[in-house]
Amino acid sequence: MPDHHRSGCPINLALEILGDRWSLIVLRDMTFGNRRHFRDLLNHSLEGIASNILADRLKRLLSEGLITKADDPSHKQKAIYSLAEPAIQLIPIFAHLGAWGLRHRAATEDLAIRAQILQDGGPKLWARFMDELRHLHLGAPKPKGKSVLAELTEAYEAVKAQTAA
Amino acid sequence: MPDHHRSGCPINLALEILGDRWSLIVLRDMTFGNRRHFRDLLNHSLEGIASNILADRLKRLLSEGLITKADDPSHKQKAIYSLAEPAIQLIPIFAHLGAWGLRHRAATEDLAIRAQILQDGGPKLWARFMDELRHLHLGAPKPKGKSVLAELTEAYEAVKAQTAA
DNA sequence: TCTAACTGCTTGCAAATCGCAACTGGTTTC
DNA sequence: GAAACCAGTTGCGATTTGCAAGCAGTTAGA
Repeated sequence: MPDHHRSGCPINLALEILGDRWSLIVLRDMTFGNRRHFRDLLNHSLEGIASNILADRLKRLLSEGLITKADDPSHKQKAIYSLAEPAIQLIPIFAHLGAWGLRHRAATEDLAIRAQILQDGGPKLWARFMDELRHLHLGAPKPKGKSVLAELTEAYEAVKAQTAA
Repeated sequence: MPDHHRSGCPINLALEILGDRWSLIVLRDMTFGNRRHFRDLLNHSLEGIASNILADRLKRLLSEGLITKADDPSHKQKAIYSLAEPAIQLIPIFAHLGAWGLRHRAATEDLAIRAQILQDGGPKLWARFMDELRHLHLGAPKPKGKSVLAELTEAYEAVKAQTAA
């Protein structure tokens, strides 16, 4: 990551942080998979991220203020990674990116369901999800109503079980 | 670009095409700068793309079906690149990415105005813009009303002239 | 208490990609 | 006829990637 900017264009500035093959994947797993530990991100990575790449990306996202890192009180060696507000505000981008992938590439059925729900839910669902993430990652008060994350996860598990059968 | 997919996740599939430092920059210039020729993309590139990288990305976007290439009848050597429908459907992503960059990074004032207009206009403006792009790139009938591209370009030129003074 | 598994990384290395600069063969303009 | 312009290509050093192995310490179970 260069320390100077290629241009002051807002799209370029966003891409200078997010425009690579792994950064958004890591954030996706933290967001939708609620993975908060290094090993968790490493071992459950669908795309098989390498440990050195993961370490590098976490360091970068940390220094750019998209995530934060804290000690896990339950384990001396564990670190908890949390989404910061800028990362939470990527939800609409994830939703559109998922919808685009769904429409224009051949997604597998089980992995498609969450993108579908997110697309159907629209900005109102995204806002609810963002509030939930602020609770989970930033310590904001727990929002009322059914958990969006649980809804997404349950739908995914259901389709996975169904397609496996 | 690997010929196999890392996973069937729609977000990952989108990132396998768009997740690098240049692809979206090239598409942005074609979309918002209406640049359709190689030299045009090369010489007016704000970020200074290299010719070999540009050639590679155009080839890739072509093979992935995001853009098309045609001879320019006015000049034997000129090729006209056009956005295909999948690329036109990236408009909401550009809008959100710009809005995110605007909010979380330090964009320069002149380059910020288009992202601002796109954000304020919301999905209805995006849809109008997409219809306009279908006219400009796919030969669809010209939509009625004021051109969104002209609106964006004029606003940009105005702010640029103003900040230069 | 011993041991195996787990913790967040780091290191070494080969391969791929990037970025820069120069260059190519052809076309068009003046 | 010369200069500018056209879409790229080529060569090369520097950076980044991906893979495998390893590390110092911590924890859980027998």
